[in-house]
Amino acid sequence: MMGERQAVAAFAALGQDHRLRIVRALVTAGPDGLAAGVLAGEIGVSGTNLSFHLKELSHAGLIQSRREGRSVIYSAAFQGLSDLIQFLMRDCCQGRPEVWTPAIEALAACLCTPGDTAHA
Amino acid sequence: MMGERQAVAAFAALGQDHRLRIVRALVTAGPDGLAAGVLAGEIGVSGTNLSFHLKELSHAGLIQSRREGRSVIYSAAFQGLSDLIQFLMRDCCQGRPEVWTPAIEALAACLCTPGDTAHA
DNA sequence: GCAATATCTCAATCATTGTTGAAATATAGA
DNA sequence: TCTATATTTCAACAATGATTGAGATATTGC
Repeated sequence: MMGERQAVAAFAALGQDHRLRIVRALVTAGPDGLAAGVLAGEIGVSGTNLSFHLKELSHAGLIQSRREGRSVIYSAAFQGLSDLIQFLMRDCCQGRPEVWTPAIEALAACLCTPGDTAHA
Repeated sequence: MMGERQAVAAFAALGQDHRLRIVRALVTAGPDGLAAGVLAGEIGVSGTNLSFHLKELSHAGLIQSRREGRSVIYSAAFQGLSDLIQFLMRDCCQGRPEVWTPAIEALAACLCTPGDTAHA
């Protein structure tokens, strides 16, 4: 169960343009992930800078990495993301349908249209 | 539907100890909200400093305020919080049960035990 | 109107974060 | 081993964020 300290770290990590884009790109890429170089091109940021942000996200438990040949492959830490969603919901859904009803609907929409890109 | 820019602002707002505690206190307080002075005492922060953080949260669309007598009452913007949850889920639940299954379970736990304090 | 309470704005300061280029590390192939 | 490729670490600087105290604004009751 995610605590307040971890949640702050995770939110802070996501509260930056480049880092949010990195996470979204990695989530979209799935478990296969993306090499750091590819990611740098996609996000439009220098290798040095990307490395800095990747470390931040890694410390926050939102991404993970593995080496493959001379590339380092980064991928989303789905468990970490899931924990964060749960943390938000734990606080916000306490008997307040106006909060969790739309969340459920969004979830249902995702589940019912698996082929659609949800953020086109 | 929340965009990337708004999401970054919301995450950045939550990625700070005092602000996360403010939001949690306001969510727990419900629609009635809390006066700024009460909140300052609860969080343990000076009035000036609290005011700064409240403005940040307000700009991010996570809280709202109304005047009542000589107090300003702050309350959680449940719609904004809901939008943020949806943003996270939209990105993360794309055909990945390992992400959204625990989220649903957390939600179910909240719904089944309405009297329990979810973060005791 | 005056004094008391509650909150906010402003300017200054200090700490943290983001960015960059140069040098270091790790891997693969000739 | 030497070279090329991929990524990270380091030191510096610029930009942003957090905190504080003093003064300004708004509201209530006398």
